[in-house]
This record gives sequence, C-alpha cells and structure tokens, in this order.
Amino acid sequence: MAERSRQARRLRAPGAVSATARAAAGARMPAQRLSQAVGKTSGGRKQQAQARRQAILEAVLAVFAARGYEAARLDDVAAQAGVAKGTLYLYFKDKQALFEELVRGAVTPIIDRVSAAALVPNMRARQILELFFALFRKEVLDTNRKLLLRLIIAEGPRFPAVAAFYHREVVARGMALMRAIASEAVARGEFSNDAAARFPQLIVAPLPVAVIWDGLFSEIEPLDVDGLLAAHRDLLTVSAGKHAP
Amino acid sequence: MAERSRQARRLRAPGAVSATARAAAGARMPAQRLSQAVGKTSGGRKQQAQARRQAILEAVLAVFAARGYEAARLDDVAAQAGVAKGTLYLYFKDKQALFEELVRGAVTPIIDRVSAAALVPNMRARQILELFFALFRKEVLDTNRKLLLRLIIAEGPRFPAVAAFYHREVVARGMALMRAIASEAVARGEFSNDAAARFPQLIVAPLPVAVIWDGLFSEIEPLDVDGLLAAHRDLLTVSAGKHAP
Amino acid sequence: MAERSRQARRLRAPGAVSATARAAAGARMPAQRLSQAVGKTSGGRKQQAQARRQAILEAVLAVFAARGYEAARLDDVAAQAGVAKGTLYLYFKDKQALFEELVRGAVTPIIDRVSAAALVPNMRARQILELFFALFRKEVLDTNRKLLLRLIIAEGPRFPAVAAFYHREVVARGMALMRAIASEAVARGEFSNDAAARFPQLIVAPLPVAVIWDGLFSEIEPLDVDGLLAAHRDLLTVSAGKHAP
Amino acid sequence: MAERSRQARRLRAPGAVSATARAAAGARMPAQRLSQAVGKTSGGRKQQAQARRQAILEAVLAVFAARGYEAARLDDVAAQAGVAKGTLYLYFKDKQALFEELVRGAVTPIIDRVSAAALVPNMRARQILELFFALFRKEVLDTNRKLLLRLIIAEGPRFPAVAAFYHREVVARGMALMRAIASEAVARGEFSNDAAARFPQLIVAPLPVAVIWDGLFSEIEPLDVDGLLAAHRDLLTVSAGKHAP
DNA sequence: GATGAATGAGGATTCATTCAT
DNA sequence: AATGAATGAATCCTCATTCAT
Repeated sequence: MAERSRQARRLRAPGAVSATARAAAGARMPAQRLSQAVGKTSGGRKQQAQARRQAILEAVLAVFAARGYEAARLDDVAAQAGVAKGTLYLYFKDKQALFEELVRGAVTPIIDRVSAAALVPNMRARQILELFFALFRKEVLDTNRKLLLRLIIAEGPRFPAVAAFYHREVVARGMALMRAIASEAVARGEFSNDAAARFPQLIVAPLPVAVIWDGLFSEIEPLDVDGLLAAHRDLLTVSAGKHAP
Repeated sequence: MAERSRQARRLRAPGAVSATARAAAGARMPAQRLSQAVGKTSGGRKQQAQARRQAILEAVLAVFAARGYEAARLDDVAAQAGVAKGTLYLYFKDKQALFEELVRGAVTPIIDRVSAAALVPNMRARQILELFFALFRKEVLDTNRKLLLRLIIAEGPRFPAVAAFYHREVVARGMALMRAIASEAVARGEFSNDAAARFPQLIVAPLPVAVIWDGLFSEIEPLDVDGLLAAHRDLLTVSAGKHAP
Repeated sequence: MAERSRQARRLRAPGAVSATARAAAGARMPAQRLSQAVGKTSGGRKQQAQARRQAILEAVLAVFAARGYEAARLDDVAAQAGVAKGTLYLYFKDKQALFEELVRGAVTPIIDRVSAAALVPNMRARQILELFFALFRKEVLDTNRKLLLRLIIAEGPRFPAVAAFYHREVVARGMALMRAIASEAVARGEFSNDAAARFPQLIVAPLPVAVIWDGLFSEIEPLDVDGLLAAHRDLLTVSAGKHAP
Repeated sequence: MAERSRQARRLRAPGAVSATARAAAGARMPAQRLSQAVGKTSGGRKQQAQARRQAILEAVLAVFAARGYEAARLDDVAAQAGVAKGTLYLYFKDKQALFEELVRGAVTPIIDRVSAAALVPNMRARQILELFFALFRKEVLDTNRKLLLRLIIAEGPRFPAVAAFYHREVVARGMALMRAIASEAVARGEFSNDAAARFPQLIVAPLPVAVIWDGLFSEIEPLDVDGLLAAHRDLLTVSAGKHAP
C-alpha cells in the first residue's frame, strides 16, 4: 500500500546538475586553486571531498551490483567506502541518488572514448568493429563497468530516470554511431545487407548478451566472448566468411 | 554474521519436485474423477488448490516483475492472488520458493513447444527462424512471460539455483537446438558462414535485447521488434539480400 | 498493548465442570450402555471420544512441557495426538482450556492416592515419609507427571486459575496432610522439633527442588534423588542419625 | 524443517564476554576521565550507553518475568526501557541474547557477595545460615532478582546455555559453599547429622520453594518466609530444638 | 463428528534516514 | 565536516482459530 517508489526525476539532462545540493557542490571546480591545496595530508579539502565521493560511488557500484538495488545495504556501502554511514548523506541525498549518480558518473566517460575511437576515417568496417568490440571488452567486460551495465539492465525498469539518462547518454548516441558505421559499410559493400543499418541494435546485441551470460552462467558454462564477437563480425561483414578463405 | 544467502539448491532437476510437500501434493491426479467435480462452486478440492496455486504464481510474476525480488511485497502478492497472506505459506515455503517455483512452472512449457516447432523436417532455415521468432514474439514478448525473462535476467545472478535451472531447461536446450538448425543451414548453404553454428547465441541475441529494450526504453523509443527480427534473419541467411529481392 | 492475557477464571472448584460444553460432554457417563458399544472398532462412541480426549491431553502435556505454554504449537499437539488440528476445538475451547484441563485431569488422581497412603494408622513418621517419598518418586518423578509439575511451576504465575486450582486440590490438601503427620510425629517425639509441623513446606521442599534440578541440570550434574530424600528423612526425624544409630 | 532451536552456546565461561560486540564494547573503560563527564546532560557517551544497556536489561527482567520468555514482547521491553525498538538490537543480538545477558549480568554480582558473607571465620553454623538466609531475603526475595530466579526455573529447561551458566556460576559454587558450611557444622556437632553435608541442596531447598510459592500462591495464601527460614534453621541445627529450651 | 485449508492479527527483526555530539 | 547511535516504519513469517466440506 505504502507506494514506496518515489521515482524522482532527478537524472535530468546534463548541465542541470540538479538536487543533492551539498553533495554535488564542488563537483566542477575551475582547477582547484593550488594555494589552498595545502590541506592536511592529501590535496586540499575540495580534492579530498572529491576523492571521498569517488570512494563512495565505487563502493556503491560494488555493493549494488552484488545485491541489487533493494537488497543493497547502505551499511555495507559505507563500510566499503571507509566512511561512516551518516557521511553518505553528506554527499548524496538518499539511496536513490546514490544509484542515479553512480550511473551518471560512470557512464559518461566511456561513451566519449567510444565515439572518439569510432571516428577514425577511412577505416574498414571490420576493423572498426574489431576496435569497438575490443574496447568494450577491455573497458566494460573486464572491469567493474560490467556490473554497472548489468545493474542498469536489472534495475532500470524501476528507475525511469536512470533508463532515460542511459538512453540519452549511451543508447541513443551508440545507436547513431552504429547506424553511421553500418550505413557507410553498406555503401562500401562491406556489409552484406542493410539489416544492421536499419537496426543498429543488431550490431551490439551480443554485448549485453555477453554481460547477461556472464552474470548468470559464468559458473556453469563460461562464454568465449572473443570468439563470440569475432563470429559476430563474420556475420555482419560480407566476404569474411569462412567458406571462402 | 547475517547468514543471508540461503541459496538452497531447491531447484533440482525436473522430476524431483522437491519442497513444498503439501503444496505440490495432488499436482498429478489420475485425471480427477469427473463425477465429483460437481462440488458446490468450482471443481474438486485438488483442482481448486491447483487453481489457487496458479493464481498465486501469476500474482508472484506480476509483483516480482514490477518491483524486483527484494522489493516485492508478499502482501501485494497475496492481495493480487486474492488470498490471505498466510495462504501463500500453505503453498510455498517462503519467498524464495515462490520465485523458484514461478520460474520452474512457467519456463518448462514453452521450451517444449519450441523444440517441437523446430523439428519440422525439410524446412528452410529462414522459415524455421521465422516460425521461431514468431513463436517467441507471441508466447513471450506479447505475454507476461516477457516479465519472467526479465526477472531471470535481473535476479538470476543472486539466485544460482534459478540460473542453473534456467540454463539446464532453457538455455542449454535452446543452444543445442539453434546449433543444430545452424549447422544444417550452413551445410545447405543457407547461412553465409558458420558463425552462428559455432555461437548459437548469435541467433537468439536479439531476443533478450528486445526484452531489455522493452523494459527500459519502451516509453522513450519503442522498438519495432518484428522489423528487428526480420532484419536479423536477413543477417543470418545468405542471399536473402536486402534491396534486391 | 494488545492485552493478551485473557486469564479466564475457568478452573473452578470441582463439580462445576464449567465451560467447554461439547468437550466436557460425556465425560462422566453412567457406565455406557453396553448395547451401543458395538460401534465400529473399539468401544462405543462416547468411549472413543473419551479416549481421544485423553490422547489429546497426553499430547498437550508432552508438547507444553517440552516448549512451554506460549511456545507450544497446537499443530504439534494435534499431530502427536493423531487428530486434525480442528478436532482439538471439538474437545476444548481454546489453547488455555487445553492447559487448564490438563492440570485438572492429571492432578486430581494422584492426590487421592497420596491421602490414602498416608492414612495408615500407627505407622511411624519415618515410614510414612518413606512411603510418601517413594510414591512421589514412582508416580511423579518417574513419569510424565514430573513434566506437569514443572509446567505448573513455570506457567502458574501467568495462569491464576491454574495456580488456584493446584493450590486448592494439591497444595492445601498436601500441606494439611503433612501438618497432620508432622504434628503426630512431634507428639510422639519422632521429629526433633515442631519446625516441620509449623511449616509443612519444609517436609516437601526437596520434592519441587528435585523436579527443578532435573529440569535444569540433569545433563550437567544428575541428582541422586533417593539419596536426597533419604537424607531429608534423616534431617526430619530425630535419632535416626546416620552412621551412628 | 523449522530449525528452531538455535540454542547457541552463547553463555560461555565468564571473561569470554562473547557476542554483542558493539554492545559490550566500552564496558570496561579506564575509569572515564571525570573532566569530560560534564557533557550536556548525563555523563560521557560510554557511560550513557552503559546506562541505557542497564535500562534495557531491567526492562527485560520485568517483561520477561511477567510474561515468560516466549510471550514477552520486545515492544514492551523497548517501551519500558524508554528506547525505540530498533535500539534493542544495537545492544543485543536478538531476543535470546537479551535473556542470556540478563542472566549473566544479574546473577554474578550476588553470588560473590554471598561467598564473601559466608567466609566469616569462627561463626556458628546457625548464625551463618541466619546471615545467608537474611541476605537471600533482602537481595533476592525482596527485589526483582526474585523474578530472575523464577525466570531461570521456568525457562531454563529450554535454554541449556542459561542453565549451564547458572549451574556453573551459582549452583555449583553455592553447593560447594553449603557443603563446606555443613561439614564444618557437622564436625562441630552443630548439625545433628551429616544429611545436609551430603546433600547441600537440603540447606537451600526452602529458598526456591519460597520463590515458587510467592509466584503461585502469594495471592491465595501468602507465605511467612522468615518463619519458614527460621524453622528450617531449627531443622538443620541441633539443640535449637524447641523441646529442650 | 472430523478434517485441514484458509485466515489475518501480531511479532521479531532490518535498515534508510536523522541528529546530537 | 564527520560520526554512529537512535529511530520506527515496514517486512516476512507464524500460528491460534474458524469454517466449508
């Protein structure tokens, strides 16, 4: 009855740093005046706060990914971050904000790198895909970010703000990018048909599948992700078939 | 200390119906003599119990899917099933059993139908895929089972028993089936290469992707699932060339 | 807040068989007309009901003694009595009645036997005590009645009706009896002083002590009850000095 | 299946303060610097925690004694202690720990005082008993500790750890003490025979009897405890008889 | 009469959040 | 700013009691 889901629309378009007044404070500082960086031990107060904030978010990722949003205990987060429980509330409004800002903070960096990587001109589609998949493997599958992706897949349906943010920042941009790559490849005859250009989801589909498989079946039947992605490239690109070596 | 993860291995191989003794009792009756099914209101006790059990599982699916395992309230389940809270415990040992038996009960039926459907001989791969995707669409995407799949993806990592059951009953069998289809198709030259035969995950990858997309972005950017799956078939099969029919 | 202790004053003086209408019914029948004793298997309906009632009370004793009134589960009682849970309510009004009637039913028989035993004329106090203690040992300590006594000690404070009944039926009569025995013994010079005549509790004190010790410490340091009671007789009676007669 | 009896062996030999880590923490402070005890309201944090802990244990005694372990409501305990329900769990692991630590905390102090009191040399047995009984009356019968004793008698059988602890800390030591006193008295001819030396339980038997009587029959027929204990002394010691004044 | 499925009030326990220090 | 003790609403589960069969 209690109607607990207070799905605040807190993850707004970037720029609108929104809520979490105190918490967000100091997030973006013009380089931190050196003079006052003589704080106690490590760098200035602001810097220390920033570090602490990071430590908290890392703990959040670990704990939330391991248990899921609802089952995650802020006690564990605090312990893992090495701060007192009350301190969490100095940096973040509440549990939900913790999740939202986790997504916001961890998701943006990667997408920029991907975009950049994909812009190399005159590269053959097959090579672009190779680069892209390798990047995904190194930066997502082999890191904690894999957990984040899994978390978004699992909890996103309950957090519209998170889903919307993720769509805007990652999915929309990613799809656009993939579509561009595919169109180019189709035009050049590197893709056997325009399926992937019309549905760029097909290009990336094996990626979430790999993440899901890893989460569910890694103990039972590990997946050869590299093999999978290589095979997927074979599927997407034209002559690369095996029959005709 | 908490001893929280009591991931009992309750989801055993089918046959060992296990736990919930009383609950499961009567599941298989010698057809229920018709004569006595003329009770007062509905049909015989056993039948009524079975119906109630179903009602509970349906409520479980709805509530668990909407909120996730942890956040799901058994109060809501009971209310939605139209029974008292305590009644849940007459049919299922605890919250976890509710989840496990939900998976067990809802998952097995579909796989059999899929297997059957795929056994039509001398059918072209493209047709088989068309049938298969259509079945998935009709039986999963367009029904509550979509929620179940999402639930398994989201909660599986925390329920090894569920993941193992799902792997054994669905994934392993599904992969074997896909592999067989793909091998045949490759041999007949219907698939452009053996990528899908080596990694049958590639054949089904768009399916979980569709489910995830639906869960996360259906409000933001609905996905043309039929288009996606048709395009995917184009990708998999050879000459089915795009523009040129 | 709920104020749960509905300490009904149901254990009235004997004769007023009180509540539990249906339950008590048939308790005292004028010999059971033989004709109708041709029931199904064992003796007539009334007799069978009586037997069932007994079975229930025995189960009550076992379960209540093992777990205490509050922790005792009527499920266990029913199972142990070999009846359905609902059947309990055919014979007894509620859980409390079960307890009260247990006490009522099990307590009365013994006291009469004790009284009888103690009335042997011209017996020396030492012998009477010996007989009495032996009887207690055989009829209480060595039987389930020990559990009943323990139960009364433990739960009595919460059940005024039980305490009152026990006082009236057992304690008062017992004390009177002991006092009579002691007075006689004092008069005859068999007791060294009138302490026990003034406080007959002193005569029986080792009995509850033995029961308590048994309940708490039997695993740790078993008590030689016979030795204890013999020594107690030595204490009570005069010259009966130990070694040196 | 229920796995209910989690009779953890938490009541270990003294010293191993065991469980309730945080709770016990700070129990022994280097005297608490007086200076900082001038806080706002009461004294230092540690001290306040200690006080609260005491308040809780007192409430536990009151509530548990009044209702018995199972029927006792932690709501009532919290209310009576003047803390929130959750606070109980800051100080004690669970309901059982509450009981065990109650026994541990309240039982040890008295036994030391008794031992000390009994060591007065060259005192006549009769006087020692007088002192001892008076102490018992003042420190147990006239205080809440009476309730504790009753509680141990009533609940001990279901709490082996409590029984063992009580045996080790109170009963064993008490029996040893009584035996020593009795032996001495026998040697000096102050006791008419060695019954009490062989079964020191006989010396103390009237004490639990008084407690039980008080619990069950105080409303019906109050017991003259002092008279009882005086009479018991008469029984134990030799000449003090009435016949020969 | 018996049964045992169904009920739902009630209890122990957890944990996000607050606040005095 | 940081802490962590305190709070109490909320949740899962139990079990005495009822009632349709």
